[in-house]
Amino acid sequence: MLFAEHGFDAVSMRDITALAKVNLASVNYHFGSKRALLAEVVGSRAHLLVEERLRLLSALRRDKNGRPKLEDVIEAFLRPSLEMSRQPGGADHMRLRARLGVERVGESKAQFEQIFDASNEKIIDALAEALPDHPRAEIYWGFHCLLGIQNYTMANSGRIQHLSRGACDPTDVEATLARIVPFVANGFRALKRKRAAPRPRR
Amino acid sequence: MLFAEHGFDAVSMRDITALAKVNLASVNYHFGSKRALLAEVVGSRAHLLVEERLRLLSALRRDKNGRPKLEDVIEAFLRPSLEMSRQPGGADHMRLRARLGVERVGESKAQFEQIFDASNEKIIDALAEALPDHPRAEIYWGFHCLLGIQNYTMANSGRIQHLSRGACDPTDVEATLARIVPFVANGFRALKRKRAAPRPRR
DNA sequence: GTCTATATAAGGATAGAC
DNA sequence: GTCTATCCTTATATAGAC
Repeated sequence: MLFAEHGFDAVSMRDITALAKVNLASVNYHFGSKRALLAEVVGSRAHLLVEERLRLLSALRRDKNGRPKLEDVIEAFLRPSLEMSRQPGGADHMRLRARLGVERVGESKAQFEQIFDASNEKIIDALAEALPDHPRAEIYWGFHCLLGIQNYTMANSGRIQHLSRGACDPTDVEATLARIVPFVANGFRALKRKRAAPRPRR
Repeated sequence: MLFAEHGFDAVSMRDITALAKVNLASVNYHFGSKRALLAEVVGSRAHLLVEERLRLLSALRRDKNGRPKLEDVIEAFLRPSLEMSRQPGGADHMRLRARLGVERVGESKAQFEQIFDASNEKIIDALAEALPDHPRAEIYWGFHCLLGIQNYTMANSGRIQHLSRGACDPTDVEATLARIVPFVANGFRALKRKRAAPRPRR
């Protein structure tokens, strides 16, 4: 479909169809409802993303112990997300996904779980391989941080461009990877052993 | 106001007023519009958050060179956010803010800039003090990552609870700080010098 | 299959009684 | 100041002609 270019939620079907120059009724004819359209357009792209991640994962270089390099695993996770934002319509798709990822309502949640769970578990396994001395729980904590950074970057709120007066631009894929990958890798390494909880301050 | 307990956007004023047991018309009488209500309820709490951050910032311990410890700065930024989620209605407020932070529309953006810009710049200055050898731009990149982790934690998407089968719970404030603070601190330390951009893979 | 016209519902805001 | 009743707009979805 031509108008699969779009990815909006807070936007009406009238906006979508006007921009895509298709008739309002044809959407319901083909998809049945707005939510179904959303699921279709989000899902189709998300599947491509997952495939690319799995491809990069399976191509990971291994050291003599058969372990992947931590940085490579993180890049395999992040690069497909960030590169998708460069494709036509991709930036909107990413922003939409970042927003839907926050929703508590189960509608798109179930869809995301179905699409992403399997590959996310593979990523987590690869992270655990790269960090053989880390407790599994700490891998999850690190992955939580990685998800947060990924989502915020995809959302492109413009906040850091504003604060840095343009010195820092998260829409530049290579510049972003060059910072986030080492940041996250080093962050993971800090989780090797549980730290004592910081003392509450009064 | 009693119904300042809530923090919703995708929710109607009828829902809000029904839950708060106040009359629908009284909201417009007191606030003028739904957006004004949103701005008021979000803003009042956000100001408290900023005040608490500034309080912690000004109380930072300093080493003999007058530099704060990196971990302390990060905690001064994060702790007020996370602790607010334990107050009544605070979790909803946090989730709402996480959502609004993603919106591109300038309406709440301008408000957030007005509320948060000054204290964020102070945090960034403190980070730069704690990391005297880092280029300023790299401090911004690290702050971007910190913002992302904070937002995602506040949003409480439930994703990591699901993936970890409950082993990891970001609503536990102390457990979360015990992971995020060292993760972010070590992440910042990885940004000391610019890395070469990772080679694109095909 | 694609269009116009419309049914139906929901939400924000307000008028006006009390 | 607070309530009820209502206006007006907008949105999804569909019926039915072509």
